[in-house]
Amino acid sequence: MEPQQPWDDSVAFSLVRLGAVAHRRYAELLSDLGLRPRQVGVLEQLRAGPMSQLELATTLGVTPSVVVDMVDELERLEAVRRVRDTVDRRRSNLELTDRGRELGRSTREVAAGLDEELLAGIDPDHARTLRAVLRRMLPPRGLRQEA
Amino acid sequence: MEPQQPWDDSVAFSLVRLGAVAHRRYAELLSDLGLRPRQVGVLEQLRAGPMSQLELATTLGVTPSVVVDMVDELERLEAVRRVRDTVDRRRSNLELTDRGRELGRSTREVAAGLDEELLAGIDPDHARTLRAVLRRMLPPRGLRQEA
DNA sequence: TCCCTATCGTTCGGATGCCGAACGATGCCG
DNA sequence: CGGCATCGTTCGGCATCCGAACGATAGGGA
Repeated sequence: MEPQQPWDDSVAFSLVRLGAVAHRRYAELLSDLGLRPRQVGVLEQLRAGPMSQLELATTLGVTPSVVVDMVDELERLEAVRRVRDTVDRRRSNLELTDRGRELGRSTREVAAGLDEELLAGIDPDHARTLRAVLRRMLPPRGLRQEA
Repeated sequence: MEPQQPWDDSVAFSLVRLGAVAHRRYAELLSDLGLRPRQVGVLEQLRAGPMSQLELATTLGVTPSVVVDMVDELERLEAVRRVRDTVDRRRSNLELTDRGRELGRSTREVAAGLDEELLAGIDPDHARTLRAVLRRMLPPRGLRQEA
């Protein structure tokens, strides 16, 4: 029975704490653009092309009802458009507008700036390792295996 | 104008995402003990000795009303005791019970297990670097500078 | 001694973010 | 045509946090 490390020393703790810090800070920076963190996922996903709301929901790992709210706000900002699918009129294909693409660019600048904030005073070699390791630890996007 | 990295490639994104993942998983593991993640902070802080609820609030970075709920549940689990300060009867000094110390040990085991889960397949050298870098990035506990 | 004010814990209402059930509109297939 | 599935939407609920207000208690000055 070795001496136990306090919870503070666990990687899990650091991730939970830093995740919360990064989220709060990101939300703060995004508010200048009139965006919330969760909208960024929408803008990112739509870069590859139009997508139905249900596809978006599964990709982002949220329920369809959450997508409704996210898209409502983005439509109010004229960043995305809901376009009824002509062949299956139940589907709304979401399209990025020019404004949406511009907002997307801004969010990526914000993210880059936040990375600089977070990595200030971190050895560049370590920062590279960090980036790589975090990517490896991240479960593949959009796969929500429930119990 | 260099090509912008998508949000997915930012350290901030990885931290937010992994933080959420770790939090969910930690909550899941803790539920076997009848605990929530936020209670663990209380158990950890009280290891050093008794503490008033207000001290705990500032240390954990939450409002006093949140502490009330956290302590209510921990008292129901008989993990902590509220002891009226005899010299200043407004204060409740929170004390860890034996059951509380035992629960604390269990939570540290859970955290260690979660770390193993999260670091599975990660090079041990990289894992060490990760731990060190995350600790450095973490802002000092209990310092909530508001605007 | 007696107020006046500050502090501690508590209660309550509100904001936020997410889920799940139910429902209308629409599509599909026998 | 009729029954069933699917998409988007609405609604209520749950969890977590905050901030305002309040009672109990403390402390200092007239």
